[in-house]
Amino acid sequence: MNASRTARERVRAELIREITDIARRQLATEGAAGLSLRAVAREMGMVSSAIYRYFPSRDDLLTTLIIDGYNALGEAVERADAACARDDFTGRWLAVCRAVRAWALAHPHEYALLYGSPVPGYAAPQDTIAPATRDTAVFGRIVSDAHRAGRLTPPPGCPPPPAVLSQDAEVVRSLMPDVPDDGVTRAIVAWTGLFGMVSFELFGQFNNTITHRAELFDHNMTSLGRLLGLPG
Amino acid sequence: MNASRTARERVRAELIREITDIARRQLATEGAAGLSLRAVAREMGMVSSAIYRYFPSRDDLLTTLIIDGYNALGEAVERADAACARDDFTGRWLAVCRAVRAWALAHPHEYALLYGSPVPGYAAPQDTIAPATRDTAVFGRIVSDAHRAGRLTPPPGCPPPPAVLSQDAEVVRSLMPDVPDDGVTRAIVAWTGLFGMVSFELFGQFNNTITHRAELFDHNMTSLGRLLGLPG
DNA sequence: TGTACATCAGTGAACGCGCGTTCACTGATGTAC
DNA sequence: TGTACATCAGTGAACGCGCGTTCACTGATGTAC
Repeated sequence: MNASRTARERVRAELIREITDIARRQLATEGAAGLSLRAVAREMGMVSSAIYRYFPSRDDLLTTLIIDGYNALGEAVERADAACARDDFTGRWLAVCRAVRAWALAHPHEYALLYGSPVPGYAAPQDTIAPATRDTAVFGRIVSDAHRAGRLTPPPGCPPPPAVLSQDAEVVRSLMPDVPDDGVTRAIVAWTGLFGMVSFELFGQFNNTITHRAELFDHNMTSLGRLLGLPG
Repeated sequence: MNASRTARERVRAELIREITDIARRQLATEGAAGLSLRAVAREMGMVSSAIYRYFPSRDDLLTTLIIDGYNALGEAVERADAACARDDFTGRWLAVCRAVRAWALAHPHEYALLYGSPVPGYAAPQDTIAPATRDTAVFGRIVSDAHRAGRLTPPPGCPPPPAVLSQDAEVVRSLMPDVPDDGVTRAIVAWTGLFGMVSFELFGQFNNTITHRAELFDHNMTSLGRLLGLPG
């Protein structure tokens, strides 16, 4: 029967979800290196070998967590962007920045998994590439929209982009169609600047130093927005 | 006798150095989580418990590596800065950027230890704070020197710094005396932007995307230098 | 200068722990006639 | 509708591994008289 077949499949899907939820929670407390199939099984009330019915190996579980993480961050960024007026490019940029920071602060270990040091001995498979660009795609759309609306004006005195860039950065370029080379490079500055700031805050570089982090963050992102060429 | 006493001490110091060297090499291949006293002892040709004559615990060894790392990076940055004409502020900034990137590429795992995700279960003790600011101190001096020479001119349209900053960021501020608030915030943008760029490159965000990394890096650091207010 | 004693480096065995993964198995759930 | 068979989930034991840390010990190196 079809209904009962999906019944079994539904239980299976639910268990997979439960496993990843527990794994995510363990990630949050122990970090990626401390994620263990045995601990997950223990918390599930299962024997450790039972997990292998659902994930062929620890690395596969980790891959799932990474993909889920990219998607969660990407979705948060998409939502933040969608809540802004389409032609408020500066507002959209700031909203995206804040969404990244908020998500990172709420899920520090997941953020570390995506943007921190690589997990030793783990090589990310191809499946992670597409979700990894989900947040960047939103950013690229903002830049592209602003440029097409004629609102992306390079600040005076900007250095010309390196000549080699024209054959480089195809992925980035494809995310922001029509944007000229100098816009692409400034976008990369802004984007890496955003993550530099978030990583500094999350990884402890601001400890004992900066306390008004939200304010400084907003200010710095605004500065980067100006450098990018968005209207003040 | 005094000479023989120092003889024993000299052997001891040499062994400590040998242990940290091996540990550093293991860090380079396994990452921080994979650093193990037993493996170090094995490579030393010692029994594992013998290490405890030199380091009271694994965390202590890790702390030593972190401090050494900060000092090595700091020294590289100091050397790069010292090789420039004192009044070539833009050149000094770029030299510092390149030194950070070069050191990070040469010592990826050590860089990850300093600026990547925190090692789970490890809390950095007070001793790491001073060496951690060594590179930043060089940068602060450049900014301060440029400002005192009247060569730190904010680009037009820069947003005013948040009011709360005046009571914040004491450590950062103390590294760049006399620099006004808006200069301090722009310095933070530039500094976090530098590490954001290096981390993206090192942690794999540029994989399958950007190939001419040195060129793009130089360009982006130049842009950040302009944003900071350094002369073009 | 020689001897008794204290200090220190390194040994080897052990404790207790956790891990990923495999494998033969028991039962339950679904499928086909 | 009922029965024979196939699929699948979960069990329990085991393999082989590595880890940090402790502890009583042997010898060698230094120190004090």
